[in-house]
Amino acid sequence: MTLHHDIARKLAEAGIPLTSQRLLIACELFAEHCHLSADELLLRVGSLTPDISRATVYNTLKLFSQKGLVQELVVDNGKRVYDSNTAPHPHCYNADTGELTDVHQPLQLAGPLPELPPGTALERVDIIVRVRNVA
Amino acid sequence: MTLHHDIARKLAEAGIPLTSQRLLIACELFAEHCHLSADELLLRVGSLTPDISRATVYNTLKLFSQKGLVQELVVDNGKRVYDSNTAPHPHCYNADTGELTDVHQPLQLAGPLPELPPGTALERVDIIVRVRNVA
DNA sequence: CTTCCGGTTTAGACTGTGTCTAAAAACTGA
DNA sequence: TCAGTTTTTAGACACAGTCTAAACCGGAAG
Repeated sequence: MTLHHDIARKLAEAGIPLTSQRLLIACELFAEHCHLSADELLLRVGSLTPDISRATVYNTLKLFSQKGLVQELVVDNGKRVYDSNTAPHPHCYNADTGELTDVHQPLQLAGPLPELPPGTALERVDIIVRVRNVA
Repeated sequence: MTLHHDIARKLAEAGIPLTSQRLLIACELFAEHCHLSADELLLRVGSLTPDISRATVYNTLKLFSQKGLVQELVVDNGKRVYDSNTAPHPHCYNADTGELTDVHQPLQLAGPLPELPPGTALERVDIIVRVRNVA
């Protein structure tokens, strides 16, 4: 039961047909619990094989996030990063370094959610703790 | 006591020397409580006079947010928008339309904040309620 | 009044991130 | 094998934002 088999099963469960490119991308993405941008991922995958194009990386990441395999999030620098931890959890963003980390301690909201605009349904609630380096 | 005087005083209190461009930009920004991106603002100001360049709009918005006159925030589409309401308050983001609105009902966090990474200080906590259009 | 000088504005080139398109390649089922 | 569909690809494109070097402006000094 290698990591590859594990990931292949994950993709199959999400209804995503397996291709070699998707396998490689997923492998990088799930290997460590971290937040990767499309270009960082392209760099990593590209250093393994020269055979994966930029468009494929972007397409695949979008597909994965649509299927709920990863969580897409955007912070201050305007870059999209993909989090392989799909459980709802808050993030910590360092506005000086741009570093984004998970907050493992659960942060709950006190009280009920506000009434949503008519015609809309809740997707999720993002909580981002913004910090700065102290001088 | 016109709106212009009001805004001029606001800038002065923040230690920002007054210029005609800054006055116009601030005027648009504070006129209605809304969330404007740099390009939208450029469009609005540009329709009044042809005399304000893109670089100035970007510079001015950055200056204003550094001085605490507006709050800069980034959501899913990767665009920066500027909120003239600087009090901490949650936002509602429609992932289908890209629309960003204020949530006036205060949402508090239950429990204490997590311990921050060493060497950092809290700036603020962003809460974004993500919704989608129902089918 | 003229000159100087710092801060401000400007046009336009540039960068980085993400999207689109049309064609090639790789599957799939008959 | 063949046709039809899905996937991948390279490269052009779009957009938001930054950078740079020059022009501009207003006040202080001479």
